[in-house]
Amino acid sequence: MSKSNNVYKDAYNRGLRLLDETRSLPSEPELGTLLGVSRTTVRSILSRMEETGLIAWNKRNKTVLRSPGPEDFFPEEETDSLAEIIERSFMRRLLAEGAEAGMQINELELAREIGVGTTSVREFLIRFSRFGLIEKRRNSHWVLKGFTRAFALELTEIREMFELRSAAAFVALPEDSAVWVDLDRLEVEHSQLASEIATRFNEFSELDERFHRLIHRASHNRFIVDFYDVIAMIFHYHYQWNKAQERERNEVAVQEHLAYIAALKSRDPGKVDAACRKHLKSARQTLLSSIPEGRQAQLA
Amino acid sequence: MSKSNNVYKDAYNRGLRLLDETRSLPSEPELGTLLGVSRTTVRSILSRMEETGLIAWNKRNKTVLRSPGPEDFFPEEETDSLAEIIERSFMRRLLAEGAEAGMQINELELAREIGVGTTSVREFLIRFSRFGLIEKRRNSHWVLKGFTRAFALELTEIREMFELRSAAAFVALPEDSAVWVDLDRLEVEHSQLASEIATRFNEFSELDERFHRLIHRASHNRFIVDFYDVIAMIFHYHYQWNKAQERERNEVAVQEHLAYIAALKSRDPGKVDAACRKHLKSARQTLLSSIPEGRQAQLA
DNA sequence: ATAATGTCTTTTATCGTGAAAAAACATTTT
DNA sequence: AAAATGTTTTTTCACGATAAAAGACATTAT
Repeated sequence: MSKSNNVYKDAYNRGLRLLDETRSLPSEPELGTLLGVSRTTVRSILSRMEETGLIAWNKRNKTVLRSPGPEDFFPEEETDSLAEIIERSFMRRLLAEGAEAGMQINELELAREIGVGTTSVREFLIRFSRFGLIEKRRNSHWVLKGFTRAFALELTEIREMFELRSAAAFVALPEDSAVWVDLDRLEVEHSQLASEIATRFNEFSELDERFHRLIHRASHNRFIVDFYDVIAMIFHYHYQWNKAQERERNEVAVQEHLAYIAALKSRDPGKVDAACRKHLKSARQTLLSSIPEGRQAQLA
Repeated sequence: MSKSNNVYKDAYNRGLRLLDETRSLPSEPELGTLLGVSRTTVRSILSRMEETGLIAWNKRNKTVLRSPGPEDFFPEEETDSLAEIIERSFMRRLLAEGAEAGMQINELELAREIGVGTTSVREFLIRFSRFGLIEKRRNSHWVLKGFTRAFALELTEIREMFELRSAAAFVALPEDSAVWVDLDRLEVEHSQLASEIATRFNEFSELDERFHRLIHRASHNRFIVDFYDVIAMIFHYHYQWNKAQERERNEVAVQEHLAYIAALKSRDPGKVDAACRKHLKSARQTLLSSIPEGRQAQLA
C-alpha cells in the first residue's frame, strides 16, 4: 500500500473552503503556502476540482464555478496521517481498563491491531518515548511505565519549574515586544470566553494551550518550549478521558488565567510569581484528582 | 542484508574474557544474564566456542580447553550496533567543517553515505531529535539547528536548574540510603584519579558522567534523569572534538567534584548549593569557550 | 520439583521497493 | 526579468519480506 495520500485529501478539503470566499483562486505557489503543501499537491487538488466541476482551470485562470457541497469533501478519517491514527489507537489502549504499568508492548501486535506496518509503529513508539510513559529494553520489547500518580507528579514538577522561569522572563521582555500584543489578544479571548462560559467551556482547552505556549516561548529555551509538547499531549488525552466537572474546572481556570494575565501586564515579578503559582497549583490538583488512588500502579 | 549479528559478536567477545577466569562455564541462563543476551544467543556463542576448540561442550558440561588469543575475537567494528554506526557518522559530519545551521538533512543521502537503509537513518533522526540539534519540517526534510552558542546556553540553563534541584534532593535523602555508599565509592575514585591526574586525566569523562548521574537520580524525576542523556551526549562528542587543555580542565573539575562531594556529605544545603554552582559555572565556561565566537551561527 | 537443556515460535531489526509528495529544472506568460 | 505554469527528478513515507535475537514450550537431568 506504500503511502496514503492523506496530505492531498486534507489539503483538498481545506482548499474547498477557499472556494466560498473568492471568485477565482490565486497562483499555484500561493495556494501552496496557504495550504502548507507543495505545488505538486496543489496541482493534484486543482485537477480534481476541475474534474468535479468546481472550477474551470486554464493556466493562470482558476474560476470558481460552484460552491462545494458536503459530498465534495473527502471523509474526515481519510485525512488523518498514519502517525495520528497510531497515536489515537495507542492512547485508547492506554486509557482503557487493564493497561497496567510494567506491561510489555508488542510492536507486531500493535501494528496488526491497527492495520499498519511495523515500521510506522516503531517510529511512533520512538517518538512517543520522550513523553516518559514507555521505555525500551535493549533489543527487545517496550515496557509501559504507566500513567501513574508518580508520573503526574514528575511532570508537574518540571512544568512548574519551567513555567515560573518563563513567566519571570516574560515580564522582563521589552515594552515593544510582540508578545504584549499577543497577550492583549489572549486577554480579550479569555474575557469573551468567561462571559459565555456556560455554553463554550469546551473551547477552553485550546485557549489554555495557546496561552501557556506564549509564556513558555518567552524563556527562549528550546528545551522548555519543547517540554510543553509533553504537557499538551497529556492534557489533551486527559481531558478527553476525564470530563467530570469540566465546566467548573474550566471556569476556575479562565479566571486564574485572567488574574495571571493581569499580573503579567503589571510587570511586577512578585505578582506574576503569585498568580502563576496559584494557577499551577490548581492545575496540578486537577490532574492528580483524576488519577484514582486505588489505581496508582495502573495505567488509568 | 536484513540484520547484522553484532549482538552475537559483541557478546561472544565479552564471553571470551570469561574463559580466562574459570575452568568451566556456568549454565546457559546464567551466561545469558551475565552477557545480557537471550539463551538463543548464548547457544550460538557456545557452539562457536566449541567449533574453535575453546571449550568442550556436552550438555551441562562446558570445560575450558584453552585461553583465547587475539585471533579468536571478532573485530571491534563488527560489534557495533547500527544505531552506534549511524550516530558516529552523523556526529562526524556535524562536527566537520561546513555544517552550518539551517542546512537541510537528507535521509536518503545520509543512508547512502553510511551504507545503510533509510529506515535506520529515519529512526536515528527521530531518536536524535530530542537533543534539540535538529528539527523536522512537516512531511519534508530535517533541518540542522546547529551546535551554536545559543544551544550551549539553553542546554546549560536547564542543566543548572536540574542539577541544583537534584543536589538539594540528594542531601535530603535518609542516612541509610544506598546513595551514600555510592558517593563514598565515587569519592575514593576521585581521590585516586586526582593523585594520578598527570597520566590518567582522560579517565575523568567517564567518572564525571557517573557522578552527575548519581546526583540527578536523587531527583526521582524521570524527566530530569532522562535529560542527562542530552548533556552526556553533548559532552561526549564535545570532548572528543576539543582536546585543548584537557588535562588542566579535568584537573580543575576533579577538585571541584571533591569539594562538591564534601559538601554533599556535610548535608548542609547552603554548602551544597555553593559547591554545585561553582562547578556548574566552570563547566559552562568550558563548553562555551569551545564554541568560537566567529562561528556562532555555524555548526562547529 | 527445580533447573537445566533441546526445540519451536514469535518478535525485533533492517532492507529493498513503490507510491505520494516535495523539490528542482525548463518553459512560458505577463 | 519576475513570476507563473509545465515537466522531471529526488526524497519521504510506508509496506512486506527475511535473518537475528528473544521468548515460549517440551523434555531431560539433578
